[in-house]
Amino acid sequence: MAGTKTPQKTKPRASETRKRTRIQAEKEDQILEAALDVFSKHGFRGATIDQIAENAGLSKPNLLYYFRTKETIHRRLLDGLLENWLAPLHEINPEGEPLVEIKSYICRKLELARDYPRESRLFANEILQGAPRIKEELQDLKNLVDEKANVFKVWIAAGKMADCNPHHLFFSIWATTQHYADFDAQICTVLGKANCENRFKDAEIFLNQLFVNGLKP
Amino acid sequence: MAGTKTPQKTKPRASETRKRTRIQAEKEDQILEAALDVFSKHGFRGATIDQIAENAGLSKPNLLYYFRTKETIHRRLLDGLLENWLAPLHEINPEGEPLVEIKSYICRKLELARDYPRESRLFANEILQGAPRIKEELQDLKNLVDEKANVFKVWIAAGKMADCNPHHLFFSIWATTQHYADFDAQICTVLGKANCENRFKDAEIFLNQLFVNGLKP
DNA sequence: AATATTTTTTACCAACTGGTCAAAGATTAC
DNA sequence: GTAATCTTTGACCAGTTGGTAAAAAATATT
Repeated sequence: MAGTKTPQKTKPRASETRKRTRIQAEKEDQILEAALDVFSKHGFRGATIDQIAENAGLSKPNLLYYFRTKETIHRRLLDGLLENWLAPLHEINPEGEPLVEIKSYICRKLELARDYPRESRLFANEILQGAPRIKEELQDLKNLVDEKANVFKVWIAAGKMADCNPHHLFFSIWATTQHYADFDAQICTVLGKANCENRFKDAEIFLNQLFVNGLKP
Repeated sequence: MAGTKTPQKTKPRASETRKRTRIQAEKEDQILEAALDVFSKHGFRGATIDQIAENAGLSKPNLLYYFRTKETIHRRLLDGLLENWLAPLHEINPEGEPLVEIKSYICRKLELARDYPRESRLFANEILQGAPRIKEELQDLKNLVDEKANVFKVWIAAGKMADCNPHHLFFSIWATTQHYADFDAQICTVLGKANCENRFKDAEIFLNQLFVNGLKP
């Protein structure tokens, strides 16, 4: 028991060894980047390892050296995802001015949709299919939302915003903002080339107007 | 050239023969019903013919007797879909009272989300993947939306509703209403069992409030 | 009842899928 | 430099996939 090494000869897969080498870190990032592309486009079942491998510039066995299964890759993406996706929710400040807080929340969600559309689509794909792989994470989300819904209720009771259903308010904000990532193909076609370029700026203006006016006490 | 029959001996597939028999009509409906289930859950690439066939209570070759390829089934579903999906848009009446018209439009869209969630998800899946199979249909949608956006502009000019970007107003209505079909798994988890049952009624109340107040002149 | 047509089944195929294995090649530690 | 480790590759596999062909079974037509 004197030695610190635990060689674990059975399956020396990359992710299981003691120290992550430089190459491991690089290749894993490459793979996750490529996988995000493919999974967000085709969903879990529609995506193939070959596709991901080619996209990452690796051979399939080489990719499988870093991630043992397709699920492993998908899991890792989902895990990394939900953290960032929920961050704006945490930032809602109970001490702040209600309509200002809501406005900032919308802006932050819209920025995420603009800057991380693939992540949004990956999530959308997962929920569309009934959220089979993120049931637990959704429970965490529920707890956080319940908490923040109570903040809204306090604001409403204080007459600082219109009386409304806080949960459905959240749904509306999520729907309207993520829509710009998930339904981008539709939005760009309907807007046409010229208006499409300003879509996020225009969306921000419109949504701020809608929610601020709609929620005034 | 006297005879009226064109026997077409090459490939007497069901859908190509002169008269649709009772069995053909029945089986095709069964298949489309099953396919809607599977495609809406897994997307085009994630769905398998075997799955659809089993769901429809047919053997795979038997299914392929009615629809030659997976694409054919998918196409038929999409074609039937967009008609119904766009109907509420047609019903917006330029002579009507703006806020009442918008309110009715929201209600109709919400009813579709409630009564035809699979259709909504099938559509969402298609758009998420970049709308590769419905590019043309989206063009038709664009034309219709442009037309109805002009109605909004007239209403705005007449001071009958708040000055806002009509296209983004449509996006917000689509997003908020379809969200209740597409993200049902998330919504039910976040609401919890008790509140989940009333989700569509509560949604209607909330959305009406949000949009009517938000769009008042 | 005999014929023509439509429907269903059985057996099958080639391409693709997720994944394994052993050996070769490249790095790193000593 | 050499041994130990880490990385990459090519060949491979069993299961699944979309789809076909031919014949059997059921139905409709006369």
